[in-house]
This record gives sequence, C-alpha cells and structure tokens, in this order.
Amino acid sequence: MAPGAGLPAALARSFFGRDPREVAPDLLGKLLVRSDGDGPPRAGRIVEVEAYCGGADPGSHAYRGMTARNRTMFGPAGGLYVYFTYGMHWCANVVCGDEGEGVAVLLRALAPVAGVEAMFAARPRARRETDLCSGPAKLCQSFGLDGTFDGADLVAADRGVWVGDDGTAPPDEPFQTTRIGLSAGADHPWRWCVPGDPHVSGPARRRGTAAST
DNA sequence: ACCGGGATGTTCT
DNA sequence: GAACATCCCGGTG
Repeated sequence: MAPGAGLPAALARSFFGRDPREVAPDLLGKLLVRSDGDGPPRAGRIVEVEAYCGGADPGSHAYRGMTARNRTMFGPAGGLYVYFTYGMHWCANVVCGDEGEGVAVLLRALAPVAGVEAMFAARPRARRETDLCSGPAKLCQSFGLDGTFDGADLVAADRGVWVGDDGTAPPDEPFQTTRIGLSAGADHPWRWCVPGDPHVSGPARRRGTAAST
C-alpha cells in the first residue's frame, strides 16, 4: 500500500454534489483502506455497490427524513455512514450528493488486497478468502468497522479509513441488477458489480458468473 | 448447489 | 410490536 496515502483529491471531488447512481459504478475498482497504526493496513478492491437515493427512494434509510441513526447520510459528501442492523451487523456507505440530501453508496463486497491475515483474525468463521468481504456486513467485520466509525471523514481520513485509487479503471460494462434485501424500492436497478468477480456477494455472484463465462 | 429458518437487538410505528 | 440495506448452519437432492 502506498505510504502516506489518503483520499485522492480528484476522488474526493467526485463524491460532492454527485448522484449516487453515478458515484456507485465509478467506485468499482477503487480501494477501501483502513490503517489503524497497530498492524499492517487492510485494503480491499470494491467489486459490488448499491445506490441509495434519499427522500425519493423508498428503499433508503433517508426516505422518511433524518433521524438520530441516519444523520450522517445527510451530512457532507465523503462521510462514512455506518449503521447497525438485524441486531448483529454493521454496514458501511459512502455519503455523496449535496449536504441535506441524504444520498449514499452502500459498499456490498470487496476483493481483499492487503491485510488478509487481520481479516481472517476478525472473522474466525471465514474459511476461504472469498468468505471475508463478500457481503456488506462481512466486509465491515473484516475491516473492524462499527458504530465508532459512523461519521468518519473519508477526505481527511480522520479515523484511518479512506478510499484509494491505484489506477484501476471501473469495468467498461458493469453488471447491473436490482438491489438486495429490500422490501420497498426493490424494483430499481441500482446495484452494480464487477462482472464475474468471485468476491461479489452470493446471489449476485451466480448471476455475474453466468453472464460472464 | 440450493433452500429454509434462527440468531439477535436497535429503530421506528 | 414489527421490521430490518444480514449471516450462518443444517437440512435435502
């Protein structure tokens, strides 16, 4: 991993004022990085994302307006919105758009790139590398992301977390489907994957591999 | 490989 | 009291 890395300025700008449906596919191929100064940094390449479109999107936490839980979504772009769900799991989003809009991109799956040992240590149940970050709650567990990271600033990397760019371009033709696990707003095709990547979360991977092989 | 159900507790109605 | 942007395990084919 590049020493002294932080969120590249151009990448940071790409979050501000921009629709999550544009930001989401552009995030494919970028790196999520966490450096806690206490061991080797962890990094993973983003291979699956979903866009959540604020007050106009019944599938979004922001649909019914701001609450104590989702206030980070309504903050400035470049924030990390981390929420708790199903009594057990954390999920992480990159806030984009304009302040007050409540739009964000959910990180659903990563291909581990660095710090794999730390990820296995954080997920004792994982047997294979594809078990580490193939789901929104799995990747948070592998990276040690929980509620203390909600509201972290990805631009300043104030909590040691940022999004990096190593020059890998997003796929020319990302695999696009409807979002997973929703009861409302499930009809919108606002989920994007790297076609055929084995780290994409379960049901999606099946469709992805079928389409690419 | 695929499917079904239980875990677990915060958040919002 | 119901829903929940999920995951894991044990069943069956």
